[in-house]
Amino acid sequence: MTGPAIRSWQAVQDEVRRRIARRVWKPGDYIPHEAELAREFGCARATVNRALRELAEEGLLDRRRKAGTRVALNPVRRARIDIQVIREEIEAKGAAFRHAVLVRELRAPPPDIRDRMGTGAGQAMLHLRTLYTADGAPYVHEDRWVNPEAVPAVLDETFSDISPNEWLVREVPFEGGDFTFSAMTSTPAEASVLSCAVGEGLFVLDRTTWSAGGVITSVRLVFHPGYRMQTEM
Amino acid sequence: MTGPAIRSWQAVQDEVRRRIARRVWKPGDYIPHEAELAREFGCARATVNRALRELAEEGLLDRRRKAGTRVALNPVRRARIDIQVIREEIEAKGAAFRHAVLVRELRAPPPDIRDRMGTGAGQAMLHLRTLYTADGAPYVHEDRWVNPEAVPAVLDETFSDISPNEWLVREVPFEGGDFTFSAMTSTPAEASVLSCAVGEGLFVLDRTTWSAGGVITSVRLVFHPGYRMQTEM
DNA sequence: CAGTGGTCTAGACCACCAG
DNA sequence: TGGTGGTCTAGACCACTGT
Repeated sequence: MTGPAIRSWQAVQDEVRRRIARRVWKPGDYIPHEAELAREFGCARATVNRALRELAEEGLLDRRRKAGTRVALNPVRRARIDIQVIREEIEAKGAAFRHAVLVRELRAPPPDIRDRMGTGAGQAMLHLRTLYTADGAPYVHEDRWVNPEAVPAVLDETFSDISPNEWLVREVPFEGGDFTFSAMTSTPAEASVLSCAVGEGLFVLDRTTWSAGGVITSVRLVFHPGYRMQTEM
Repeated sequence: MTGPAIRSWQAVQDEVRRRIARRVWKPGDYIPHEAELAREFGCARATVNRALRELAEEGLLDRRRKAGTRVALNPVRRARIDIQVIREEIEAKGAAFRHAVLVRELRAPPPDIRDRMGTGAGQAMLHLRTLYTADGAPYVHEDRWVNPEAVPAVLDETFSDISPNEWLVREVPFEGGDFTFSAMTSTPAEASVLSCAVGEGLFVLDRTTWSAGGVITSVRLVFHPGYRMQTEM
């Protein structure tokens, strides 16, 4: 232990980050093993472990049993994106939230939706198209398919008071999902719903969620022009 | 302890997830405190703590000292996006990677870039425009500004053998950054570089990174039409 | 096989904050 | 001010994997 003790896991993490940033430990280098760092810092190995484990999860370190810990060569940076309920996202900007259900029908989905949900060909789903507005301006257009086998109660809901987005988050527990971010060129139909020009670039989020009971819902959100999704690291 | 012991933190986490999914614990409910869960599961409190801490980080639980732990009402879902070096992203798809530097000049950046980087008006930066291709097809167009004060070595690099993206990741340690995902409509200039039609929706990633030494670089990546960024939860 | 990280434990003290 | 989560410790055993 050369300097003052570094006893909290955050202090350890900061110190390790600093050494990597200052090239004391260079990309590809092995760093001392946990027990040795614990001795140097004057703390328990568990403390070092927690600090290093999180750095490994961030992609800054590569850790392998027996081999040891090394500074990652090409660090994979992990951006975390918080996806909250649309109403809260809009209200957080200080705007007035409203939603309007444009389409509500029970029918068999097109093939691409069947693919994504992994459901049978003839199976009917609840199809909902909803426009969410911020201070009256179109914010996002939601095109959603809900599996009534996984969520029978959805058939009794009119979604006049609560949006499909919020109702599902509140009422239906889900265990997993996948997200795809992309861009699309606005079609005349999208342009009309979002009150924008045809041929504008629009930000798109596709999401499919499931639980133990099977696939719950598959949804495409098409955002208004200029929408940005931000995150920090 | 009613059933068999649940001794690993993952088993504890799974069990808690199950109880939330099955509505044993409903949104808004307080769940038993750590010590009680440890007794029920037959494990140490630290084990329960690790399981619950991660669930709280995911946004599934709300934890506060003294108040206790409750199931989140409107869970904020966190999608994690891995941002790797472009070369690796392309080679992971089994395609051949190449890059070509289109522009390399030292000059003062436009106001919007100055804003993002928080640098002075007259300060010159290295401006680089680079096209990355996969099997010869345009993949992403990178428009980058590098701060030579933070990275003096950048002025000696021609980027013929290694791309600006990879060089910076390898050579320059950075401590933080922010990301913005959005969509744009392809201008004639972008369309020409990316070999796509004018007016197509394109996926855009803006990133600014810094370290203790100050702002390092600000970059805009404009991806080819049809690009998707995926993640799972 | 042996060295390293991964995890668990029992206990302790501290920090925060709702009542 | 007491109850709860947040953290640290010293030690132990296990799991994986390079050699």
